[in-house]
Amino acid sequence: MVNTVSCSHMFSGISQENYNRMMSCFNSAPKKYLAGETICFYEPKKRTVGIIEKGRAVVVKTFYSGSQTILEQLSDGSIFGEVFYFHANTDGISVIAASECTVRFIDYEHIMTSCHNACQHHSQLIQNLFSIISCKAAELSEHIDVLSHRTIREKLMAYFQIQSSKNNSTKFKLPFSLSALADYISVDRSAMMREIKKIKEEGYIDISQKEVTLLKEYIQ
Amino acid sequence: MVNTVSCSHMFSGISQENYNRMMSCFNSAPKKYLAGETICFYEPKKRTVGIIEKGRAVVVKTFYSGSQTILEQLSDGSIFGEVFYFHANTDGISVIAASECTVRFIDYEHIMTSCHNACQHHSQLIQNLFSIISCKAAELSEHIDVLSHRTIREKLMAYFQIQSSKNNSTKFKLPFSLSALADYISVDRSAMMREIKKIKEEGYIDISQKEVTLLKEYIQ
DNA sequence: ATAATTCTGTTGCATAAGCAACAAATTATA
DNA sequence: TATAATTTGTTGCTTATGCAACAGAATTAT
Repeated sequence: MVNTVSCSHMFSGISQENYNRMMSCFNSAPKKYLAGETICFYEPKKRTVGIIEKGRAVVVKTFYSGSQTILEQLSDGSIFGEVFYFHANTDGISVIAASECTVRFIDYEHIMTSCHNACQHHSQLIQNLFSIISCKAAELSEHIDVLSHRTIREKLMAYFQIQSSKNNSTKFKLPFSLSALADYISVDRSAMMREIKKIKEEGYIDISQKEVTLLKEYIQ
Repeated sequence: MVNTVSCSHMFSGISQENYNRMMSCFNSAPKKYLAGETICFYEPKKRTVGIIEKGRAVVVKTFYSGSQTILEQLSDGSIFGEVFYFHANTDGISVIAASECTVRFIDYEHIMTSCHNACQHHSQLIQNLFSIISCKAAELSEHIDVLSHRTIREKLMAYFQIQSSKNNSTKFKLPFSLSALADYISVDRSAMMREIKKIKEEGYIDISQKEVTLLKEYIQ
């Protein structure tokens, strides 16, 4: 399951000048990684916040079997770290560069504890962090809303309705493939396809490729 | 579904003396409510943090049909508010006193924006708030872990395993009724009962009333 | 351009799980 | 203590859904 984190930016409301000033205050130098390189492994008690200044990376879970799942996709301005991963178990979680990357690491405690050098925008940073975490929590909550429906049809319609209201339109584009959607709503893909076909035939939705249109009200 | 929030306390690490000082800084006077009284309604843009200083209360969702669900149970030291409820839709959400209650309200922005009166423990408060939100997010994440299994059996075993590891024991007590459990894992209660019976017969668990014991390893 | 991989669409089959309906046990309330 | 309300435990019936297995379309990699 891929979480596309659109949430607010860690440094929104903070100028480039102040950003640089903060980074020196946080004592954080940029590090470079080549595509494919491991940026870090998640560890139980570590509380380092990472920032992708430039490039793309992925947070992946590697299972004992060797198979991998992408937990999150990161790009310019994305943040990552144990603090944003709400599981006790960090086994097999790592961050891998998908392209050449410039990354900063900041000590979480340093962000939280108010700064002796009195960075003026510290409070702004904390507020941003808060809204990022709240946004992640909202995504989890949304996911639960979908998963807590009993049938495939109800899960699908719940998901579609959320997407629709997010786009302020009955027409929207799925943010990922149908296979990934089946994964997200935790059902068998073939069974989901069968159900989509039915919902389509019954005139509730129209769907071709990734373009979905809600046609009539669905009351669960 | 009831979320029992055990998370850390809003004012842990802050003395009674400093607590009082902060409250006067926050300009927050205690308010009293009788059992059954409505403490507040959740509103979309409101960002007020409530603290139950004494007593018990519940966060409830009232549906158009008139039926209600308890979203959260609050007791001494619990906090509540729109900030901790990660849905866009706040319709029909209210906080009701379950017993006589003393409640404080604090402006969220005042907590987040660093204090001009320079309360020394402001940073501690922010850290506590962070850990509360993270804890809530972890609970959501845990819920998803359970819900994303396909079968009732898998959901049950996932749930039991989480409880077991939380208690550091193969023996633990369910925090709510079996009906509520069916609700939590989002399956039909009778079907869940049938499955519990089977799992029991096959020797995976032992369960009587709310006491559960994991007997042998279950590999999904 | 070609090969390889992933995604989409479909079907038969077996069964897990939803629904309804009931009685007994337990817990809450008057 | 009596009564109400909720929870637990059970069953028959039906069907939705998981699983396996396949072929063609669409991407992505070489």
